[in-house]
Amino acid sequence: MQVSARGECAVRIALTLATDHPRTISAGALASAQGLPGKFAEVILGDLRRAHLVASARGVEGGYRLARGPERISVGEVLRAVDGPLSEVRGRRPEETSYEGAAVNLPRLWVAARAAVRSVLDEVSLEQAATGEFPVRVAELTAQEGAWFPRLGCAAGTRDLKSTYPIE
Amino acid sequence: MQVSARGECAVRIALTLATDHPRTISAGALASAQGLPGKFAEVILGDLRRAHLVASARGVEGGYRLARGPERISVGEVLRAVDGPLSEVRGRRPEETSYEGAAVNLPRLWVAARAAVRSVLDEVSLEQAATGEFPVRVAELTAQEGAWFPRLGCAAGTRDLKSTYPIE
DNA sequence: CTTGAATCCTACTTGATCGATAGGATATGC
DNA sequence: GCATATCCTATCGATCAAGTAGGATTCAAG
Repeated sequence: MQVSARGECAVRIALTLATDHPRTISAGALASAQGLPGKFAEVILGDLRRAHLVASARGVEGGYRLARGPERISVGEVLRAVDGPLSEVRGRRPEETSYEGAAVNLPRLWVAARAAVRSVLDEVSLEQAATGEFPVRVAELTAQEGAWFPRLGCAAGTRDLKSTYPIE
Repeated sequence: MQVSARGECAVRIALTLATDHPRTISAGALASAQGLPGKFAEVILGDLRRAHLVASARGVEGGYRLARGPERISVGEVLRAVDGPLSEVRGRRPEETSYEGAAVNLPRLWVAARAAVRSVLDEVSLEQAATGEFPVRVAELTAQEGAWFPRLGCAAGTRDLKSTYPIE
């Protein structure tokens, strides 16, 4: 699950809109509230508008507000609006993959992984994310022991080791 | 959860090695077994070797085999070896993020999403992925109604709509 | 009816990354 | 020493991400 800078900014902006809902707020005010470049925020708000997640008004006193109540928009929707599908395998949807031989069962695994991601991002509303009152299933995930630590064994930095590991 | 071409090929190769474990197989044979470019497979096998997931032998009768039994290597490990961390937010680990204002609770959400991905990819071994006998929790995810369908509402293709949606 | 504040649109730049490919150096068994 | 492998370095084109720039358009207030 890779979240781009655009995705991260989109969620931060959406959360800011959620806490002040249904007030109309300008792109500049949203950007400075979260410490983002103003023009970048403008581009992202354009994506959110085209996805029908925010509504906009031009001119003085103009700005943006959520198109629905913050309890009726999920974080997953916001991410999809700016980054496209939550899960892709080689640029294709999980269910569109197909393999032969030893990998015939892989599509089921890709679909399961996507379902797992959805079970978090599509089940948490902007309101819940703003208040921190997550659904029980989600809260349980963050309470696990190892959830807050990177999983080692082959961390990214070790990939350029010069050592080799021949058989026996 | 984005799986690159490298990640997909790495898993397919690992599954091929898993089904013939512990036989030693050449890069060329692995590539043709899964219909992959031979040189590409070589690069990927180099990554898997440096991550200690496969062992190699040079010369005639040389090739690759899994460094551990296929029941003791997870799909997640294979993906990390070639693509780096399973989950990142703007290039950082979920637990390394930090926000102010309306987004203070976001790190918990990122961590939960990562935990969800791990609960699938780190819980399925190469052996399970090869046989299709997934753990119960994972199998339940693939059995859900909507798991095999894309989630609409803001599909990728609709992002370039020219229409605007002003307030009121 | 002008002015200023805001959205909105198009284009651009810069750098990184991805998906390969090429050629050759090195090791191994027969 | 020869065939077959791994292994290393370098390269390539295409794509994309992140952010910038400038201006056209819209609207309310004075």
